Amino acid sequence: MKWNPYAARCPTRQLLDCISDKWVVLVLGLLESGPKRFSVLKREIDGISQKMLSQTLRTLEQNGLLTRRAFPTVPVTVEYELTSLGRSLNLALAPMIDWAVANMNRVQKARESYGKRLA
Amino acid sequence: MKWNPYAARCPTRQLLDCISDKWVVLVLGLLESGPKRFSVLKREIDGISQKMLSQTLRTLEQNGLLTRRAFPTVPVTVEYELTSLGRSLNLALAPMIDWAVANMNRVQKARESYGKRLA
DNA sequence: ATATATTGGTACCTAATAGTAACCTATCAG
DNA sequence: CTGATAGGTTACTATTAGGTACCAATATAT
Repeated sequence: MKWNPYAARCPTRQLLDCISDKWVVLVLGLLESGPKRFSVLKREIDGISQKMLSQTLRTLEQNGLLTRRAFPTVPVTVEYELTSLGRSLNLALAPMIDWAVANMNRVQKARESYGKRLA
Repeated sequence: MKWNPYAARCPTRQLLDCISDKWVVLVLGLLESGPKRFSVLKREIDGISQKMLSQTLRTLEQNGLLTRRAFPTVPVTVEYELTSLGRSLNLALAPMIDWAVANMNRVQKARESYGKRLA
C-alpha cells in the first residue's frame, strides 16, 4: 500500500492530524530528555489543563509513541516514557519548536506590515 | 527577548499552535514546488472545504509565510506562493509528512496491540 | 476522630472551532 | 436570459477544546 496524506481517507491523513497538535509537540519535546511524571509534565507545560494532558498522553500511548507505567505508591505515581517510535517522531517535530523560536521576530514584522496594508 | 513556547503567554506558543495544523502542513507542502492557484490547492488537498482553505491561506499570508496575487482575469485568478520565510517553515514541517508515511504501519500495529490489551 | 494534602484522573458543561451547504460577484459563452 | 466559472463569504450545525468540580486512597497534622 502506498500512503498519501493528500487523500482524505488515507490513514496517514488522520495520523497527520493527530501529530500536528501543539500539545503533542510540547509533550514529546519534554519527554525527549527521559521519562517524566504526569504532574511534572503538567507543571512544565504552562497552561495545559489536566484533561488535555491526560487526553494527549492516552492518544500518544494508543499510537505507540510512549509507554505509561503506574507505580503503586501512595498516591499513585505515573511515569511516561517515549518509545523508539516516539523518539523518531520527535526528531521530526522538534524542528517546529526551533523554527517558531528562531522566526518569531520575522513573523511579528510580517503581521505588522499586513496590518498597515489594510489601513 | 528569549522566546519559550512552554510558557502559555509567549507569542511562540500561539505561533506553534498556528503552524501545528494539518491543513497548514499540507498547503505548504504543495506550495513547495512553486506558486499554485486556489482551485488547484482545493483539488489537490482532498477533503478540504473552501472555507478552511481560504482561512488557512489568509492566516499564512498574515504571518508572512506566503503571498497572494490576484489577477484581473475573468473570473478572477488568485495565485499563492511561498515566501522565503514560508520555505524555511516548510523545511521544518515536511519531515512530519514523511514520518507519517514512513511509520503508518508501525502505528497501526501499536493500535492493534493496545486494543488487545484492553480485552 | 477529623481535616487536609497529594497524584492522576474522570464527568460535566460551556465556549470555540471545524465542517457543510448555500449564496455572492463579475463576466463571458451559448 | 441561462449557465458556467474562480474565489470567496455567510449562516448554520456538529464536533472538539477547555475550565471547573469532583473522585479514590492514604499520609500527615490537629
